[in-house]
Amino acid sequence: MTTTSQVLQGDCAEVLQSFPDQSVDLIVTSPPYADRRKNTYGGIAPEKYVEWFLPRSAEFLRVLKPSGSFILNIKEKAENGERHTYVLELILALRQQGWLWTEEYIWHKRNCYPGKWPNRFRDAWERCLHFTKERKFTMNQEAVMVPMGDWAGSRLKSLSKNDVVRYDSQVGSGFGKNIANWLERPMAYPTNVLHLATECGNKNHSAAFPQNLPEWFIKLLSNPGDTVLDPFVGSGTTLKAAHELGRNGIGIDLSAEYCDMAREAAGKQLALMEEPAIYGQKP
Amino acid sequence: MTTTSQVLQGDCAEVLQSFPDQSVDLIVTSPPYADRRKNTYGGIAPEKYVEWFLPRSAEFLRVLKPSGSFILNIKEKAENGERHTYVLELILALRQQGWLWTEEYIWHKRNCYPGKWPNRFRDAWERCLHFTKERKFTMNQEAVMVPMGDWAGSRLKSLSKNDVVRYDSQVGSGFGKNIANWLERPMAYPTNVLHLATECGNKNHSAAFPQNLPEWFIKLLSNPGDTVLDPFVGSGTTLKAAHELGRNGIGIDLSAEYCDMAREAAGKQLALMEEPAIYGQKP
DNA sequence: AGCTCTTATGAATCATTGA
DNA sequence: GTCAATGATTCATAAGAGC
Repeated sequence: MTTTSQVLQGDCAEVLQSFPDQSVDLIVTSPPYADRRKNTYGGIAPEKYVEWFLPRSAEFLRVLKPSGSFILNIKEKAENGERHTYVLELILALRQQGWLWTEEYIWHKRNCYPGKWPNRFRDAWERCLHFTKERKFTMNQEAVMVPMGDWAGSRLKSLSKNDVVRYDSQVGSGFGKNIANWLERPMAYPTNVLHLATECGNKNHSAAFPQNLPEWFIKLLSNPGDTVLDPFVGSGTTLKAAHELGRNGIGIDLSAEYCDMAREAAGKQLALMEEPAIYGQKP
Repeated sequence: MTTTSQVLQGDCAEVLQSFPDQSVDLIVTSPPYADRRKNTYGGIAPEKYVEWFLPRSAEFLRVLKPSGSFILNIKEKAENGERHTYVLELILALRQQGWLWTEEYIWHKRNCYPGKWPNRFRDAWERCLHFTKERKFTMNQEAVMVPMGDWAGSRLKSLSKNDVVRYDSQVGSGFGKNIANWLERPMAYPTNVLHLATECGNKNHSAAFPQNLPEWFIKLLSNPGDTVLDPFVGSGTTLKAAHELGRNGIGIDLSAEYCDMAREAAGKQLALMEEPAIYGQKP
């Protein structure tokens, strides 16, 4: 099976208008978060975030197939000592728009950004909001079952400090046999809490969820050969994940720089397909 | 220092009216969750949940000291394939009422209830919403620093299967030294994600967050000798935690049975103090 | 004692059945 | 139809039995 990846430059509110209805199987994106300071695409004021988002999500709703899903990775900022409410308001507004708020997954960031404040601890989680058009939708639960390594890891986690010390002194005394037993247990279904480390490589961009995150949702909520859209593609993590999993990818970004990075991330074959080949130009 | 615990039977909306303003340092509670079916106290319809809650939280706001905090443990249900929005609406309504939505902590339930459905994984987290009256409030971050044993455990959890296998084969090759290094690291501040197992003992009640949960917030958000209120005290976990940490406890519950359980949980001295001693009766 | 295995069960959710 | 009750699903713990 051959798959394609495309990166289109522009505002997704406009670019998507050239897409036919029900042409995308899955949308996974991490939109620019609200920010009071900047006046650019990535700096929408919190009070205007819902208003800014809705015309775009209307296009998402139109181009998504009935069996499709929309995964929105987002987290409200704290400002002036308080959490903003624009994400809550966005969820309510999206339901008004016709989306079903199917689930809220928690991405637990194991190695979150360090910091210390008098009234707040480090923020170690983000929302992954799952919206659908219908109550029945594509979901391949077996594709994301937790492999045995993770399970053994969680068993190791439950060891007390004494166990660790004993392990250290009585090397190979039979403890290893136990581990072997654990490794033979069957796979288990995950929960709605995802434990993923943030990427710590020397990337050029600041945002960027770890590739594990879009991978997990792509495996779960689409089939090989399907089309995955990221309307705020940024550095292209979603496209890279889609490509590696045998899905067609479409990325959109306002920034030409990000579009270049996304093309790079998704593979060299993109150089030949910068213009929309499947969906045609705007009329 | 001597501390007292009281359990008062009745609806907290009425019972709290006899409390003076600004007489409580911390409120930690897990209210009855919305339920469409039952018509009892524990079965408020989701559509009426906010309306039901607001008069009660108005009393919470009145009796709480300016430096105090209100911790609300809650999670919306899924019904008909979709998450309810009443918790989101409640957050917005509480802000309208004058509360500051300071933070949202995630309680990650490591051993959540089993189950399998075509469109949903097991629900492994609940919200712990943190509301305050002022931007500056009592917060003892040092009181909840993560001890070394836990930290080492979480490092072990991150080991990959290969690491375990390597450990198993190359016994004592230097891997143990790494563990020793981990064990000598200083204490670390936690994040806003709490990893606690649900209690699994043979308890008589269904509700009940684990005692670790109120303990953590009581240590963080109050001082010894302070007064902690749980207006939906249930089986008394909050009172037990408060008592063991040297805080005065006040519990309220509509159910006489739960009041008895709460008195039992907080200690035998309660038998002498079932009636309000400090705050007096309603006029 | 200590390790291993078994068993019970917990703020769940959905589809189906029946009133 | 609408609403209430029941069965099926299935994992992390603790408690207890057995060796």
